[in-house]
Amino acid sequence: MSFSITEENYIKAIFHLQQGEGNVTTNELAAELHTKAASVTDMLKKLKAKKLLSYEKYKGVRLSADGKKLALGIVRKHRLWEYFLVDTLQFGWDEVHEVAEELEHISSKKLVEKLDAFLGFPKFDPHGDPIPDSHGKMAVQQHINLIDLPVNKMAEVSGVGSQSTELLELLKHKHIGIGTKLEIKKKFSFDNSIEIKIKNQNAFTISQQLAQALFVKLI
Amino acid sequence: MSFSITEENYIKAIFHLQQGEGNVTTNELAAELHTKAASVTDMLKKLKAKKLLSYEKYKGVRLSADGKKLALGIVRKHRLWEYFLVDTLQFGWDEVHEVAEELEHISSKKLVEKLDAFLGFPKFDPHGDPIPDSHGKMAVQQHINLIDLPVNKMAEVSGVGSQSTELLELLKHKHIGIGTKLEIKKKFSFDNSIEIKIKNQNAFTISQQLAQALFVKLI
DNA sequence: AATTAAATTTAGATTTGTCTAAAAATAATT
DNA sequence: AATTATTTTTAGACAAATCTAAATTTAATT
Repeated sequence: MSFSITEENYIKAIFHLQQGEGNVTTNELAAELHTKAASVTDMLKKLKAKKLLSYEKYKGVRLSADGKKLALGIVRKHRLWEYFLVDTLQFGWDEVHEVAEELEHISSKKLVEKLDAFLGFPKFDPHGDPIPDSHGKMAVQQHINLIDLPVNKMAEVSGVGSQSTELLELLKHKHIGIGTKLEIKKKFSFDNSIEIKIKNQNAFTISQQLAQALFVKLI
Repeated sequence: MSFSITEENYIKAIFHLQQGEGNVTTNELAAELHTKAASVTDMLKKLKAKKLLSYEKYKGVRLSADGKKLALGIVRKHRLWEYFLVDTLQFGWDEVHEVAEELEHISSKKLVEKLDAFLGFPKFDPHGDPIPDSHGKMAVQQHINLIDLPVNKMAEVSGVGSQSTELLELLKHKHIGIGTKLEIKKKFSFDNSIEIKIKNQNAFTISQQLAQALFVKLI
């Protein structure tokens, strides 16, 4: 079965809103989609008929297994395209969202898989959100590479990529250790170096190699 | 002003059909777009109101300057995406058309320009059709680089890129000269070498450097 | 528990792009 | 030139997605 862009946008919105426990309400959806509650009701009936969600009058909505699968496919495309725009086409990470909103509706299955392979099967998009794989599985976010940390998000060093004395010597000199709280202020695409800021210290730059050797978790 | 996917498809279809002299007829358009003549009439009125074409009842249609500009923009996107799919994502040149039909409607101007730059401002798509530049200008096809010649299209050597003795020595040894008729049987993306076939000879491979030094015209 | 407030649904209208069937205009043929 | 055939347009209807305004249900408050 195939779905319209509008239907896909509803499914995606419900997916993002239902991360908590309870059902997603009509008004929440109307706000998220910049439309009116009456329009939402109409569409929910339609999507229920297509078995993408469970919905009872006045009781809100939740995605079915099929609906979740569809949503994960759209999210996968959205985040892969964002990665492509930033990594391959040198867009700023803050200007890709709207373009990806269009690209996520391109239907070719083969395109998605080829794009994923071309990009090297990235696990996180430029904002640090996990990219679902072709089976819909997402990496758990708690242990991400410092190089994948989005700009201006506070994180805590949670691991190092090797135990080499050379690495540890460098970390000691920079006063970086497990538990150090930092954020990235800027990424330089020329050499993939990044400027980081540790609380109560001046910002300073570290190399791509060092950033790749550090794991952090968002706090 | 912005246009729907349907409107863009009409404009593109008219553009392709009006290459000759006369006006494009309602029935021609209906056939091209797999729709009915009545639907075409409705849309032509709408597009005329938007000043994209000139249309008089029963007399067919032609694009206005604005319409041509829009059409060239769509064709530009279509062919750039085809180039991307083949060159970057390793699609076969025969399986990209439908995907490009979707991608050509992505609206971001910045995306098109960045994509063009990333691809190295290609002049021809994988089928050998010229790609309009950002001003809508297309290269004249009669003198294309051998490396841009599509697979399995007969062409005739029409020029060489340099007059160096080294090049001419090589050409003499391979029995290639101005007027030689050949076609490409295969392109190898690993080193951009190509396998060519000259009438009454066995196929053989030539290097990227040699292919880039040869110009051909389609016959 | 009754009443007010908020959220949700229904009913009916609108826009976009399409269709069928009938009418009108143009082209082809005798 | 008159008739037939073809092409094109009009008229009216339909599906998708939306809206406003009114009705209904649920939640909150006195």
